[in-house]
Amino acid sequence: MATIKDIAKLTGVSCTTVSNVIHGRTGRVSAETIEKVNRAIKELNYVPNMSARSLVSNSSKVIGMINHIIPKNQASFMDDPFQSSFTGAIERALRENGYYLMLRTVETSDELMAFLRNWNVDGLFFTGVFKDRFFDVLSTLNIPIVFIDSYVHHPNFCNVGLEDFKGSYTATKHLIDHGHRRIGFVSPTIRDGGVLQERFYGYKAALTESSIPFDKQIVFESEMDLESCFAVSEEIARHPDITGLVVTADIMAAGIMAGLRKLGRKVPDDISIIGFDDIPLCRVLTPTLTTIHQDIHLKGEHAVNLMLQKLEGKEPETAEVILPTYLVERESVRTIKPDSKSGYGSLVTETPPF
Amino acid sequence: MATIKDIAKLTGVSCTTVSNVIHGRTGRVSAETIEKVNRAIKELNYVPNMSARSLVSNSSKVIGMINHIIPKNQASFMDDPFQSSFTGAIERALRENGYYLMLRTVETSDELMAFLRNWNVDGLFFTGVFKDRFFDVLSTLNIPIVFIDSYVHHPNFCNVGLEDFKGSYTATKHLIDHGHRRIGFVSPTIRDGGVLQERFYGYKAALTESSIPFDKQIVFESEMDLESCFAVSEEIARHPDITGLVVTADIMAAGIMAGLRKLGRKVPDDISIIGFDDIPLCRVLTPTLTTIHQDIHLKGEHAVNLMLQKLEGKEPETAEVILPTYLVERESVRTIKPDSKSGYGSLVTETPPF
DNA sequence: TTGTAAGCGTTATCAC
DNA sequence: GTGATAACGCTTACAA
Repeated sequence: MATIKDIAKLTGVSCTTVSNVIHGRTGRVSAETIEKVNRAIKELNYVPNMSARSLVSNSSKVIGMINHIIPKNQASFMDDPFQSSFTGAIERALRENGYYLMLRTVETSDELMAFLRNWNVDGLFFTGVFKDRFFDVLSTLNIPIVFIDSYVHHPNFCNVGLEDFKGSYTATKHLIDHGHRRIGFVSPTIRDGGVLQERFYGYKAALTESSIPFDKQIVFESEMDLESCFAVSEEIARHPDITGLVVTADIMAAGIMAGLRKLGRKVPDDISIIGFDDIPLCRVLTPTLTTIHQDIHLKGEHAVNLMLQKLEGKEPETAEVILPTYLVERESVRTIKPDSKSGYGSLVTETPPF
Repeated sequence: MATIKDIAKLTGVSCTTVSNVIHGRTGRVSAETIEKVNRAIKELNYVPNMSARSLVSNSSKVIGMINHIIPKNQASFMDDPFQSSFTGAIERALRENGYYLMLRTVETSDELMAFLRNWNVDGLFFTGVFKDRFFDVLSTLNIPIVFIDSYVHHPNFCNVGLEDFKGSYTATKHLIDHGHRRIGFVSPTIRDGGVLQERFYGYKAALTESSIPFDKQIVFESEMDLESCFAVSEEIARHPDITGLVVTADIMAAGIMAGLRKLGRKVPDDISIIGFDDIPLCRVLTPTLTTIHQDIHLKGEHAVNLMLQKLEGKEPETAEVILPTYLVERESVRTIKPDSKSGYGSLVTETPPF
């Protein structure tokens, strides 16, 4: 493990000079010395000790990717294809810019604070924050924090998110335009000030616009894992009047499609489904899943860009990036003929045989 | 940011004593002092600076999770549901034991070495290593290294893997037992000494056992992303005599099923498919995917166990854990009636209409 | 253009 | 029982 001292010794210069060369503070060093030092660095295979740097500089080049959602059913947060794909994109972009990525789950804000100070963490990515226990501590921190899909606002924070409202509105409108009137909404727990709430509002707005009464009975909350999706499918099947479903994640939509199929309900013949995200999965399902597209790699890019700008002390001109969403039409939505009034709950008087 | 010094000052003892209390070296400290120090720690909200610790102790509590596979098509390694789910499991287990997880992609062994020395990395998880450029450097390191799914052996390494040969053998045998004779094999690039080679051998062994000639023409290599799977589907469709497919990853199997469907070939009517992994995806496909099950959470647990043992200096009794695989029968394999000789290429003289 | 030296927070050695 | 003190590798005033 070669150190700066070793290089200094080998080249016959001082540590200061070596350090200066390493940091390109080359104005005050002779060309010859630079050359010598660089050769020695190569020769001795020198790499900086980040701990030492971190200690003296109070910063570490470590960026934390924080997860604070502990899924049930012993699943891991990384089982969410969205989260994981995003993490991969972040890792790559950070690495290309000289940063390191630590993955960390925290359950309390104390844990979070401890983590930050343990490592002098330089910046933080945080997914799915709402006005909850984390908000207060986060807003006191003076390191760059980039939220993904958050609807809390604070001068210290950046955010990259989506047109959630519009996406969900579009999805719902799509069903309505295809003749659906009785449309359910399926989502993980909807929290105040979160993405899902926004999507929920989009759903409601579309209903309202078409004078379709909102019915709390057909809003279903569920975890994202398969078993939970199967369970919620049974609930849904108990509402045979539902002809369309707006689901806030493709992965759940897939689970529900499978669940409904097991219960003998066909998509899209008996029930139409729209997902959200447009992950590759959509295209391998039968029927393929109509969904709201978002560009996850772009999201990652923007997130890292914001982060890097803040790390370099530049204040990004926009603290918030809202990425567009659009509908991708595939096979999971069918048109209900206008004359078929099956969408109107009041006209369906008999309960189907399940 | 309270430091040990602050605590020392507040309590009126020396740094040494504080450090001793923190580390439970409590034999040589009075009960009263311990009490005082602990109170101060709470009060000042002290958390250790890991960089400082790392600097003086040459170890860091940082475990690296190394990825060295750079997928094409701008996908990220984390897009592999297997990799990501595994990463999540590792993070959790490490955290519960006081370690930190850094995610890192490296392209060369130099990059790997630099990373290790940058952070005094204490241990390494490495997926998919074969006798390649990394082997040599890794074997010179004296930190715990746990491989996942590797077939290279070395006294310094631990490994947790699967019955790959048996799994693949079982899959192939399953098809044969259901009357298939013309069975293709689909996999990402098969490398010497890798998991996929092992699975490939299992496939061949099953063929041989049933006196089915091996045919290189129907071994297909492809990347795991959807577009690549679609592409390989077209290749497969050019071999209409193939009635069964052994695929080394569910995620690919899903892509191929979708690809074949687009080409008008039905699973399992026209072609039967068996996957590998048994990820949740299998159960949302239509037809649901028959596959070889492996327990990914168990894999993660074993991997962390081996790691922790080595970190604590214990030599684990077994340096290798081989997890069982078994077949999960679902809907993607059909029985070919014995009298139907369609499996014999020689008897299929006409090329179907595509 | 280059060097000296202090200090970052922690641990470890050794003395009291 | 407790406390100086040096050392880990690096950066940065400040000198020369």
